[in-house]
Amino acid sequence: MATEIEVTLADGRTCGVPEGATLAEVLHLVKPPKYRQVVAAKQNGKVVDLSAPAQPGDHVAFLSFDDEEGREVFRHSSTHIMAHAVQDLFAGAKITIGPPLAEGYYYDFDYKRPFTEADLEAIEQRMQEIIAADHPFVRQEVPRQEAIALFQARGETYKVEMLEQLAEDTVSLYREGDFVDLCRGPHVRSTGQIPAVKLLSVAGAYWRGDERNPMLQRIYGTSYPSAKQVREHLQRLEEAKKRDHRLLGRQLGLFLTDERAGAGLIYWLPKGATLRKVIERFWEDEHVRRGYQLVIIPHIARDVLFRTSGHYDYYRDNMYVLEIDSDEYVLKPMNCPGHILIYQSRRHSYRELPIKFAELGTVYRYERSGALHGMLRVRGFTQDDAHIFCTPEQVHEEIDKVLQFALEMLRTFGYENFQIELSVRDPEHPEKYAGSDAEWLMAERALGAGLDKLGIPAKRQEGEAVFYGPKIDIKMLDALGRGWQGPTIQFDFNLPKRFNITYVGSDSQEHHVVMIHRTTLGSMERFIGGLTEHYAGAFPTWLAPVQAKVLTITDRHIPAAQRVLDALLAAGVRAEGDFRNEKVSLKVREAQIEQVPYMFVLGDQEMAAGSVALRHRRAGHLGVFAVDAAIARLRQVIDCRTNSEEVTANQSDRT
RNA sequence: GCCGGCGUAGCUCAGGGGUAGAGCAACUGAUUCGUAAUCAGUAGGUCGGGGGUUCAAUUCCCUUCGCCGGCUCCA
Repeated sequence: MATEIEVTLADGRTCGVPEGATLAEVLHLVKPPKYRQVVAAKQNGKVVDLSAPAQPGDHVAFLSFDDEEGREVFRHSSTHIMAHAVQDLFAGAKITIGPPLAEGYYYDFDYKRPFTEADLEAIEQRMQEIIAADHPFVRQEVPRQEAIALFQARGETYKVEMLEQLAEDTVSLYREGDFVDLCRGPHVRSTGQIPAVKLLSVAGAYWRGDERNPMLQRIYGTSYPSAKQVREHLQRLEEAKKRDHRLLGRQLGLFLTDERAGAGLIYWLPKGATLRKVIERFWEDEHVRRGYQLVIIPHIARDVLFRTSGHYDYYRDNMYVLEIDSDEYVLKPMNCPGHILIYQSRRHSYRELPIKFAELGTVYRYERSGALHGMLRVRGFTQDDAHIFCTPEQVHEEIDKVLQFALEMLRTFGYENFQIELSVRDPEHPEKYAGSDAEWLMAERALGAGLDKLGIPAKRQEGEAVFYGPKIDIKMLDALGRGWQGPTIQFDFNLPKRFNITYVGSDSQEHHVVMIHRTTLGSMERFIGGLTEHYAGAFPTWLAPVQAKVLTITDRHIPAAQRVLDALLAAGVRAEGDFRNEKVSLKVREAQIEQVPYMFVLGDQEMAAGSVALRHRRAGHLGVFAVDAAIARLRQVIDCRTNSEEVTANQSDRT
């Protein structure tokens, strides 16, 4: 009998196993629930193969698809199976890299021709065969030189390139069947552990993401422990497609683009413009309330302005340059230089600071044609921009206010979950940055302290700051859990010096201001595009382009319905009448499809009683109300800017 | 910009070397109806633009514009 060693399991139990036993053997000894689905293990905090040997005193946790780390292993193994299938079917296809993603995986191949949809089906078929063969994944550690020789012999030039750049002397290979890949691992036990795979799309991708490198073929796929979960995944994709703002934008009449106008330029249709105006008015009111001053600047400026700012040198490729009277002008790609001119229209005392200029400022930036995407990535867009000019002493308070303001704005629009990133400078290379050590220290501290007060965890990203100052980016997570770039708060140590933006301090001396750029929504285009998807087109009542529709049962109800419509309009409700000679069911259906929150239905009974039958797009029939009561109820729902679909009349104002 | 796909009626889509079809929408008429589609009829397209091959191009080729999926980048 071999000596026993003891390992501790995730639930705190200890377990004696024979010396030299693998974690797979430990697993079989312990047989936790669903042990067949265990794909890997966490050994003293490190994710490893189940074939790894147990060591005395180990802390062992078993991982399955339900654990994030287990899922990564699962998807990573899936990508090997895909690469295996591709090489079986397409001789000469070279393997490169194939990582797991949040919802699936991809693998990049170099092949003489692009893969087609039909190829994907064949590859998927072949994957099923590899899965059915249930090849074990075998880890092998070899000297780097030996691995180079192996991949050279197989013609895998990308793998050789990767190996030549690795520092390690020993590297790990994973084999399953006759497929071998350079890989850190770990992997599932055998190909049979991945029962359900689905390939989704092919796309070009540069080797190492660099456009000077060869274009590879990237195949995207996903995989799950069951076919049912794959089906659900595909259903989620369908669901997301229905929410696509480009689709909803057309269906709901929000915006259009037209090739006669040019790519990436948004035309706001009446309904979209209404939605945008409601948001803009709210935005302006909230800014004025908080001491911002609204300003307006022209859309073009002489090149000098953008040469002074430095944009002309650093940002030239993204700027539209015009010639007017043999002078060069640029279409503004940023609002800041304009706001600086306004600040500099007179001298400012420290007593006046902070000065905060806000503007829904439209900017134009050249974006490569392939980057354009609906309203989310365009060439002309309106930033909800503001610039804060303040003293170093005021920085903390201003940052706190801005952060709080930004989150209040987002919560108003129904975003409750955020990812916050704090980008600070790379401490190794202080020379890359504008601004002094003291300035950076002050700014990074203010941003960090502001975040701490909010109690929302932020991801600190060393070296991710732009050269002119540290910043906070807030990503909001929508109803489907997708992230949208929202507010950004950026310090700028560059422009105050370039423009010599100063204030007169209590010492009568001129000092450079501290300048903070910030947006709360990002841009109107991107924000409303994202918002459309977030609400799936069913905007809350305060935002809905049409808040109520008055529906008649027959023509004889038109005069009464017209009076109700007039009353709604007089109460400031965005209402429309549908007095056509059609069945109510048709009118209801169309109003539902248009996502109109409230329907006021009038028939004989209502006409006689001076009432309306109230219907809500989700809650359905709400009952019969006196006209005034129904309007008052609607008014209250609008005024409280609620995100919930139907509220009781006494719900209090949340803002 | 690059790789791949796509562009046919307002929308969704079918078709295909011999100059085009469906559903919905629109329009006209009938119907006057109680909460997600009443019935019938009519009209609608230089098949994204330009060039080429061909007796003949919407179909094949080239080019250009736009859109989609990615790479890259960002509000």
